[in-house]
Amino acid sequence: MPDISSKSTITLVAQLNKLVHRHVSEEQLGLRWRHFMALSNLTDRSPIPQQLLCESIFVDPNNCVLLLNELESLGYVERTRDAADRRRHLVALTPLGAEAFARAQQARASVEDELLKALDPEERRRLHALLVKALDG
Amino acid sequence: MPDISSKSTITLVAQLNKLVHRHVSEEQLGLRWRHFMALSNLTDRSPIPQQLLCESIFVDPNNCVLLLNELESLGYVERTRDAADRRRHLVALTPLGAEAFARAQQARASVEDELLKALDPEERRRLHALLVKALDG
DNA sequence: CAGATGTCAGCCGCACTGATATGA
DNA sequence: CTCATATCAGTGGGGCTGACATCT
Repeated sequence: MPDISSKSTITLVAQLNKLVHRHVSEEQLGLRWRHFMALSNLTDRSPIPQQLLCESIFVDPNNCVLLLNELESLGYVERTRDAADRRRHLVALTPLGAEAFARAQQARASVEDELLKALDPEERRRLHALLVKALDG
Repeated sequence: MPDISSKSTITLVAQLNKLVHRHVSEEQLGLRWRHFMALSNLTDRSPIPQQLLCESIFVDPNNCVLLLNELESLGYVERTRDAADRRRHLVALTPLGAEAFARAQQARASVEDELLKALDPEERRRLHALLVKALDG
């Protein structure tokens, strides 16, 4: 097996992300991974302008429309016109969406525990902190 | 902006990976990101059984065939039958492939520096070490 | 024969570009 | 009229399943 430590950091991130996608099955989560990512952001802040939500989850605005169409048809979010600027849409998490997200969190924690099983709690905390700091920049 | 620190670690990994894909353009690298990933592994160990290479870069065997077709037509790798077991293929990095990878490393380093600009050298080293440890498990 | 490896065709989820409609 | 926002159609790369050929 090739020496993994010789790889660059962004290469390692890409590989770890592939493992995430392999392990996160829709049956376990109860919803798709992209939907989970969107609901995760809405849990922090709802309602939120549609454009801002797209930026938060790093989905381009065109694709974001389709994503929200899916979430809305599932009853997980609601889009309403912004009265102050009727071009804008406000996206709000519904109780049903909050429930779905809460249930999915269990599966998410399980997958995360499996993928990071080589790290002790302190190392996991540090990894999390470093990722947060990198993404804040 | 939603509080990023409330997100799970694998969510952060997925988001950082999206930024990687956005920043790593083919013009800068001189080759595609998937090709870069493959060459990265071949730099560590060449020649290598095709199946082992696929596992190393977390690409399923079917997709790996297409990837190697592309790399072979570019002249970056060579596939030869394994004399000991004629079902197997050995994949070897060519001098041309090594050159392309070396050139791409500059662009890769530039992108990595941009994405991790919020982290100091010591933090980057720790992030790298933690990712290595997680992926080894 | 069964089992392993590699190859290819096909489907599907996903990201982007371009064009259009509506409102500020 | 301009600019911004949202929407949708079309395109292309990427990941998977299934069928097939070759070899052990």
